[in-house]
Amino acid sequence: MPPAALTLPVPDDYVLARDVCSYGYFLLAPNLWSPHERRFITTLNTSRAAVTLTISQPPRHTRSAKPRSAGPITSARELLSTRGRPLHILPDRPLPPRDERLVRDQLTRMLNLTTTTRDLREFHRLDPRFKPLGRGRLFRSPSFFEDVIKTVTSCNVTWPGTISMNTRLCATLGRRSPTRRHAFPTPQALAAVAPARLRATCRVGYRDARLVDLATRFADGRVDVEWFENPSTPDADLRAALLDLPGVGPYAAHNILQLLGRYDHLPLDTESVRHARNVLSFKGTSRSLMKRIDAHFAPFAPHRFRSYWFELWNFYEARRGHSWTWDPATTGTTFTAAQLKP
DNA sequence: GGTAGACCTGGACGC
DNA sequence: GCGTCCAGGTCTACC
Repeated sequence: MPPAALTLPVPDDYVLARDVCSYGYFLLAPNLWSPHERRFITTLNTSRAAVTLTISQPPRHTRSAKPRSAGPITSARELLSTRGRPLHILPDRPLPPRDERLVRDQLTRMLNLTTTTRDLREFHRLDPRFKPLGRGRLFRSPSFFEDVIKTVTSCNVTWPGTISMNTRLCATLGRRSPTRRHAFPTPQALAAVAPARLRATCRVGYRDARLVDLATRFADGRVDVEWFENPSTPDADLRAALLDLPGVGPYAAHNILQLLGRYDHLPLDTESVRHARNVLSFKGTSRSLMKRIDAHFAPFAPHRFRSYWFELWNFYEARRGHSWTWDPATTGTTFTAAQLKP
């Protein structure tokens, strides 16, 4: 018997194409956005095995709920035509009730479905530039663990290197689903690898011991995930705890904060400096530009990261087209500073 | 508190 | 095909 499809309700403003293709992690394994099919494919860990999900958002008036091959979205009207429509989810194996709950919980985190329409309205009131397309939700990973590891694999490396590390981590250490796609490694799987083997197989370089150390802390409970995910934990406490993690410095800590839904800190890196020089026409040393760009986005508090990020995103899209049209194998590998020099 | 240098990998480039 | 250079954030030692 073929596996039963699931339906996942979403907030009234939710648009799958726009909101999946809102942060670079949608281009990293085990995620795959297909611009031609207009569907998102990912592989998640459940209680014992992996499951691959094909997710689409059929517009109203579609007789069949099956994802259709319609080519990339070409207009804002077309993009927004699926707004608020429930997601259609096709798993590659039957899901017992417990696994179905795990899948729903992970997708809710990943697609940021708990962000409220009220929260987005507040952001758009502060920064109306992103109201017409309704931008504001940011894609993230199905777990805090995966967000932390992905962030560490994005430090001190060019974007193709980050893509390569995540692809190899999944292929080497991730569980395999029936359709032969691999989930992201669990903390236990990553903690069990010798650093030298991790370096050799996943090409993570000097990050080897740090990644295993991180995974071990998650696996043995020293990292209290519920505390990190708890909205009542103060930002300052979260930041301090993140900086205590191996491989996490100021940039990574601020990036993980935004992935936790805390948008008042900017992860400043060389990309920020490029943006300050090329787009905002600021002048000065890298150090002074970082201070200046931090101050520049102060009026958007507590949504500073959203304003900063979607401004950067607009810059990429002005050169490569809208993110939901990017082919993961070509455009998706070339959208950071070094590749976008005039 | 600030800074210099090491840490790895992969891509670009010159020969 | 080989060697060299460079980009990228964190960590440690040192002042």
